[in-house]
Amino acid sequence: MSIYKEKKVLPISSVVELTELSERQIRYYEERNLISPLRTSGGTRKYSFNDVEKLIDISKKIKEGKSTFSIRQDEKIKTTRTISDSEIRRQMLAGQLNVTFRNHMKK
Amino acid sequence: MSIYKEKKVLPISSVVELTELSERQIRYYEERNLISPLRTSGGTRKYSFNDVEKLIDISKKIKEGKSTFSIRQDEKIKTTRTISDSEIRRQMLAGQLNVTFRNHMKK
DNA sequence: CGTGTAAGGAATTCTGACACG
DNA sequence: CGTGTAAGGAATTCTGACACG
Repeated sequence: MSIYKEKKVLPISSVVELTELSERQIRYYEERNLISPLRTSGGTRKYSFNDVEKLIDISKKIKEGKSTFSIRQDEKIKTTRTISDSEIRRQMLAGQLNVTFRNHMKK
Repeated sequence: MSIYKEKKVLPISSVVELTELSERQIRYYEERNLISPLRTSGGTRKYSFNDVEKLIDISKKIKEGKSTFSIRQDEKIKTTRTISDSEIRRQMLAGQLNVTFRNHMKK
């Protein structure tokens, strides 16, 4: 069933049909790192149904006035939120949270 | 979920990848009425995941030595079997089973 | 920033035919 | 019958750019 959802097999024309977005919009959202279609050896893009769902979601947010940048940020937060406490500790030790901490300390 | 399975959105290249059949084979099975992809205004074929499953099934039967004709017949029987008694009665009244009956009567 | 469009080229797909068996 | 292949053309997709705002 959902083995299909992740398969990168749809040409951009089918995605246009399914999302009601233009090719330009679809390629632009990719440029802004909101989706990542697969490329064939010839350079043709192939999308998954999951990409289609993401695009429909992106489309709604854009209509609500959100920027592609903020949409991208929201994505990152969702991903970040799922990391465990131990992972957070590891990242702190790795110095990746230092900047944030320093800014907080500076009052 | 399974709304995707019926959507005719896959280009033949993706079907080749998913079924491991050649374009020639896929088009030939269509010629033998085993599958019916959709055609875009430009003439390009678009398949569904359901078509892909059918093709994998067809492929297995061919390997078992079955002919495209017999595979087509099996399909028809499956379809016929699912009609209800009332539908059979309706078809009899409509004269669609007359030929079959006449042949039986002729002993 | 987000999207439309014209431009030219490259990749993809299509059909009809010949071949083999 | 089922499948491979070379051939030529048509449809599809791609990139980079200019435009508007």
